[in-house]
Parts: sequence; structure tokens; C-alpha cells
Amino acid sequence: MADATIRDVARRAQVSVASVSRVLNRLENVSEETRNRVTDAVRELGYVPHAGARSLSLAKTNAIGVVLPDFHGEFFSEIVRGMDREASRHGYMLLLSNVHAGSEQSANAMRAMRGRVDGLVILAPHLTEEELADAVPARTPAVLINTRGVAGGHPGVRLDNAAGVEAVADHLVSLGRKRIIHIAGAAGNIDAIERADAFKAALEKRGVAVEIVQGDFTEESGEAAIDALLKSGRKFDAVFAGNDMMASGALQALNRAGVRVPDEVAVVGFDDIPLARHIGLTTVQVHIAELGERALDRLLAILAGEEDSGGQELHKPELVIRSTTDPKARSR
Amino acid sequence: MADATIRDVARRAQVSVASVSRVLNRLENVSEETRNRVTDAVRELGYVPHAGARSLSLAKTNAIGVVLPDFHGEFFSEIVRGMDREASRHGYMLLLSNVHAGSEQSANAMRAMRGRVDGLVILAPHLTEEELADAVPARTPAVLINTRGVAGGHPGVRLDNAAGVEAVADHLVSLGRKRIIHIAGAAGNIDAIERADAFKAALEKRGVAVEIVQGDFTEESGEAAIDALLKSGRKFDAVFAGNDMMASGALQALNRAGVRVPDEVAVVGFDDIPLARHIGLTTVQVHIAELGERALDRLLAILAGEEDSGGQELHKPELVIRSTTDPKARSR
DNA sequence: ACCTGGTTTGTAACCGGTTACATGACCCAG
DNA sequence: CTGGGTCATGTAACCGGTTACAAACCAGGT
Repeated sequence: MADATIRDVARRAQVSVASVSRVLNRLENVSEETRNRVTDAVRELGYVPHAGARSLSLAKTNAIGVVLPDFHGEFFSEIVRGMDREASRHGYMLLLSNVHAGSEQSANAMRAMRGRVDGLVILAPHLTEEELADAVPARTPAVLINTRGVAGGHPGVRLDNAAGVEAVADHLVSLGRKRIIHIAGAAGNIDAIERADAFKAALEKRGVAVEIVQGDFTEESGEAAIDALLKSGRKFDAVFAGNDMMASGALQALNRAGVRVPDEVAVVGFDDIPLARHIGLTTVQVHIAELGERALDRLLAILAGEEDSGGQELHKPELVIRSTTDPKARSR
Repeated sequence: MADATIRDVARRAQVSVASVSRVLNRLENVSEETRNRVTDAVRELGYVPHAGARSLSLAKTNAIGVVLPDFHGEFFSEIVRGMDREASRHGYMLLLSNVHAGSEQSANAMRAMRGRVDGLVILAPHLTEEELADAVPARTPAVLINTRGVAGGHPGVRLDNAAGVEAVADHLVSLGRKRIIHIAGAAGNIDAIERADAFKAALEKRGVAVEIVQGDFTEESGEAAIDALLKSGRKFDAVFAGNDMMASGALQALNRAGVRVPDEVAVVGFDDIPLARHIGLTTVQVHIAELGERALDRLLAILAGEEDSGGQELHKPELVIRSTTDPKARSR
């Protein structure tokens, strides 16, 4: 026996489907009598409305599609938490699609959401502007997070990488560090690129040299990068990693090699994931959850029919100084 | 101008909707001619099928509903990652519903998924067996994770809390610890209860006393618990926290008070979140992602029509010894 | 020329809701 | 007693796909 439908309820309550629908949607113009018959029938049959059918006829799903790359660790959970908080506050659900590979797959994932969601939040720092522009279905409202350019004129929320990096440069230079290493994040990732470029520019402006080595945002890559540098005998007195995971890996490599932090080498990360606080890592604090929250908020406003500026909202991060650069901060 | 529908495509290609559907679904019996006309029309109109309508007519959504409480931190991201990995491997999406409050809300969340998903994975350690049984819509396939009892006869995947706790007891006793504190997790949470009860039983069996203090799984509660104990002047030589977050809080409180770990007090957690490795925390390794993966796997098998044992699958965790109990492990 | 069998194609019903519009009941004023 | 207004209710179309079934078509065989 299949699940009951609204017609089953109507039959049982001896009324029309229209009346059942009216009762279920709490419309006013229904007699007491009808209302009772319907609620009884609903209870007796254990009827639960079919959300899919409802969405189809209303052209409204109350779901938001979230497309994001295969993140590791806390960045993922934080941003999803931020979105979820905002979504459930407004009665929306999140439809998640983790995109593992290339642009082809991303485009498919977004298309697959047509008709399932009212709008999209897209986190795709690995796609180029064009790839993005034609992956996003034309008439679907979408908000982008940390993408390059302004693909398709969609509104976006972005992290001000330059400002964060600038603060790092200032801090390291004021500590008197002269030979600085930057471990860059995954190749092709827009955040990785922006951070590396901005860091290089910021240091050049201050007359300090940087060497950039390639990482991929994983802890292992940070560790490997430092191991390689140490082995090569290259001297350096500060390391700025493109994210906290790599900074953590770098720290481990330094500890293992007996290099004193921060006395001999200062270490700075980016993101301020919860782990950073625990290991006393100086880092750039990005309220990740807030980024997600803002993106969702903006999308919901658009769905509610509000006018959107269409612009890119910049979120300025803040430097948090801890013991990997400041010995006095060691206590915690 | 609204999004194109299959009928628009049919009109443009001068064929029937049936033919368009056949082309889109790669059925064999379509002439070369028709196929080309359709693909051209699809391209020209930028047509993307409406997944919602498709699901309705096929009674298949290719989505799995995930209901879980408002988790903090890495447990959440790990379990979702595990599920997502398995889901996307099989062409499914995840519809997330974070349930913040009581049983009423949970029931609503699950009902709201009817017609949007093909099955449910439910993580509800805070609900009683009855609450769960009547929150889950009758004819929706569902797999439970870490719930009490066998609500509604749904298959489940569970963590063998007793086995993990047993190992902790063994370890602490073999280290010669005699005055042991357990910081319990959130009241009413089945995992918290199982761990506390099993730990008490295991220690009694070994003739060692335990004192149980109440926490709520947050880092702050772990910190507060230890602060209170230290202030009260109570003596103890080991702390076993109901999860890693509380253990981390406990560690911080001990460090701040100048208590040496593990010499004076040994500390053990539960879960093995990534952070644990970084702070050298001895803990019970759960492989959270695998739990999610298994639950999803099982659900997909049921959806594929396979016979399910209907039983509760127990996952045995393993003790990982690090420097908060073993000085020799301090290196990492 | 006609029948047969196989293939391609189109029509229309269906999935499970919502809702515009028509209908009928009822009440009150004239 | 009739006409007009209000209100509750029902009928049927619609949302955008899929697909059973029937019709049309095209050979090949006799």
C-alpha cells in the first residue's frame, strides 16, 4: 500500500481535494465541519504532503543549492554551518553538492539542481570566470563566494585577501624578519593566487624579499615544503602559509627539525580555523561561518524580491597574533 | 521570459515531447534526424531539465535526506563528508536539515522531506525511541546512526561505546591511576549516557572509583568542569572526557593551573577529531566519516532493492595512545 | 498490390499537489 | 417572492516531466 495522497484524504473525508488543500494551508474560508473531517482523515491515514509535488505546482522549493569543492576540514563545516543557520531560520533547506573534479562536473552539478532549488550559493575558487559564467543556469538566482571576476553579473561575497595579507606583511616586517617564505595554496585556486600575489607585492613595497613555494592547502604539503627547504639549507626567518592547515604542517616540520618558533622562524597561517587557537598559531581571522551566512542572506533577499546591488561584498579579515610570532603571547 | 520547458523544445524542434524526452534520456529508438533536431533546439534554448518535475513523475529524487542535530565542529563535517562521498559516488545529492531543538521540530523536519528524498539518514542521539519511531514517516526508507533502541525496526549503524570505554578503563588502570574523573557529555544524549554508564561499570569491575561530573560536549564545559574540581581541592590522577572537545577544554584548565600532564593527571578523550592528534590527546578513534559512509551505503542498498538485515551494525572504535597519557609518546 | 513485422513517432494520461473559476446554498433587503 | 451578495465547496486545468499505447511509416516477402 503506497503512501496516501491528497486525493485519498479527500475521499476519506468526503470532501474535494481543494478543501483538503485549503485546510492544510490554513486558509480561512473553510467551515469548522470540513476542517475537522479533513484533520481526522489526515490523522487516520498518516498523510504527509508530498513536498516535491507542492514545489512543482508552486514553482517554489524552499531549498537552496550549495555547490562547493571537496573541502577538507573545518573550512567546509564552518561555511556550511553558517549557511544552514541562516537557511533554517528562514525555513529553507540546503541541498549539498560537493564537486570533486573539473569544470564539467561543476556545470552538471548546477544543472542537476534546476527545479530542486530556488537559488544557488556557489563556492568555486577553482573555476575561471567563463567556466563559472556558463555553468550557472541562466535564470537561477545565484550568489558567489570567493570567485574570480564577476561571472555572469551575479552578486558575490568575497574575502579581502589583500587586506589580510597586508596585515601579515606589516606584522612580519615589524618583527624585523628579512627572509620570508610563502607556501602558496593549490595551483589555480583564486584565493591561493590572490594571497600569493598580494603578499609578494606587499613585501616588495616594504623592500623585503619573498620566496614562494608551491603547496596545495593540505597539511602534508606544508610539512613537505618546509622539509624540502630545510634540507636544501636555505635560510629563512619567517613562513607565511596560504592557510592554517599548511601552517600547521610547517610547524610540525620545524619542531621536528628542532627549529625554535618563533625565535628562529615565525609562522603565520590564514583562516583561523579552531585548531589555530589550540596550537597558538598567528593567523588571519576569517569569520568563515559569517561568509556563508552573508551569502545566504543575500540570496534569500533576492528570492524575496528585494533589489540587490549586484555588487561584490568584501569582507575584511583581521590579524590575530599568537605565539608562533609573538613569544609574549605564548601563554595561550 | 521564463525558463524553457520540454514543450518549448519540442515545438522548436518540430517533434513531440515524447521524442525530446527519449533523446534526453538516451533511449535507443530515435532516428538520427530527430536526435539532431532535438539537441540543436536544446542548445539554442539553453534548456535544462526540471529535476523536480522529473522526480515527481518517476517517484525517484536521487536525493538523500540527512537529519542531524546542531553539531559543533569536526564531528559534523566528518560525518557529512563520509556521506557525501558515498552519495556522490552513486549519483545522489544530500538534503541537509540541521535540527536545532526538540522532538517536535525533528518530526517536522523529517516530514518536510517527504517527496524530496528517496530515503533518510537520521542522527538523533537526543531523541527517545518513541519520539524517533513516530517522527520517521512510515514508508520512507531510513537508516539510523547512534540512536537508542531499534526505533521502528529501522536498520542502524552504531558506535560500540562500551568497547571504546572499556579500552580506556584498561589503559588508565594499567597506568596505575586510582582516582579517576569522567566528564559526561550532554544530558539526555544517548552516546553520553552509554559512555558514562559503561565507564562506571568498567572501572567498578576493576575495583577503581570514578567520579562523574556533568558536561555538555563543548570545550567550555570541559574547562569549567576541571576548574571547579581544582577549586574544590578534590584530588584526581586521570580525566576521561566524553568527547575530545571537552578533553581539550580540560587540558587547558590543567595547563593553566600548572598541573603536569600526564605525570600528575592523565587525560583521555573520545572521537579522535583531527585536533586530537595535534594536541597529543590520547583518545578513542571513531572514524566518523566511515560511520556516515556505512549508513549511506546501507540506505542506498535498500533503495536499490536489496534485502537488508534490518540489524544494528556495531562499529568498534580503537584506543589511540598519545602524550596526554604516555610520556614516551610525547614526540608527536 | 497487399500483408507482415519492426521501427519511429505522437497523443494523452499520470505523478501529487494548487488554485481560478463556476456552482450552489443561504441570508437579507426590497 | 425575487434579486443580489457572501461564503463554502467542487471541478478541472496546470506545474514539467515520463511513458503506455496507438498510429504511422517503411521495408521485404509473396
